[in-house]
Amino acid sequence: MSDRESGDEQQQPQAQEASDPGGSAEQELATRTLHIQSKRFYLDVKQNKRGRFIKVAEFGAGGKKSRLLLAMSSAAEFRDFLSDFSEHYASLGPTNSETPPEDGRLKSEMIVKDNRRYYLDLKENQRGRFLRVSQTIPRGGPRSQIAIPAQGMIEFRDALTELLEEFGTDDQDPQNELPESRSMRVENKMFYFDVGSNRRGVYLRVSEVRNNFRTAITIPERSWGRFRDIISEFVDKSSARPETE
DNA sequence: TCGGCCC
Repeated sequence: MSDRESGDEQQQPQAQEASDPGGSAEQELATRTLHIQSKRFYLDVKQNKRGRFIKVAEFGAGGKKSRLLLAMSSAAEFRDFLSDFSEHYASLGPTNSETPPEDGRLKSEMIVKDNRRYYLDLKENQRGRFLRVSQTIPRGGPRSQIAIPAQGMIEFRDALTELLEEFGTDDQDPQNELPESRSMRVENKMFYFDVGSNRRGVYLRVSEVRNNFRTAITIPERSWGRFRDIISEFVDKSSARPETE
């Protein structure tokens, strides 16, 4: 499963490789800047060992920053949804009209990719309409989000389209895509298996959920084989042992 | 005009 580095000459220092098992050393391929009302958005195409992605950074008027990471394939879906949202937005009446939605949610979509979920919500508040894009990682992962003023959705889509045309809509290194989540019920417990990655590399998070109780362990990818071997030993011993009541 | 209201 783990890929040994073959002996190809790298101009990158070796030390960086060694201290960077997750492949977070990033190469910036392109960048776009958008000014939408009082906000600035930077769309950066980046690449690391795990593939290619777009980083969206939002700077609010007060210098407040938030960010969102999208694989190229997710960015392509996002781009397509932006067209739908713009169309829907254009069809709406004036703000705060006779039928304001209960929770300010006008239209919602979701993008799922590698155990990450992106929620797209066209919302409305006193300030006006905006597209909330939020990303969640299963079971307690970090959450990041941006808010795009509805008036800027087209501009945002066009910038995204340019980048996708130049750099492609596939994530590169498809073998690096993370496996889907799994779950299983054992008696009164649920076990969840979620694969994630961070700066330190790929890991498997095993969560046990029973009633209100939740515990989890995080297993680095490098040790999965050893876990399997140890569990196999127990399975062998268990099947060799006579049934106990 | 700035601003985005759930763990």
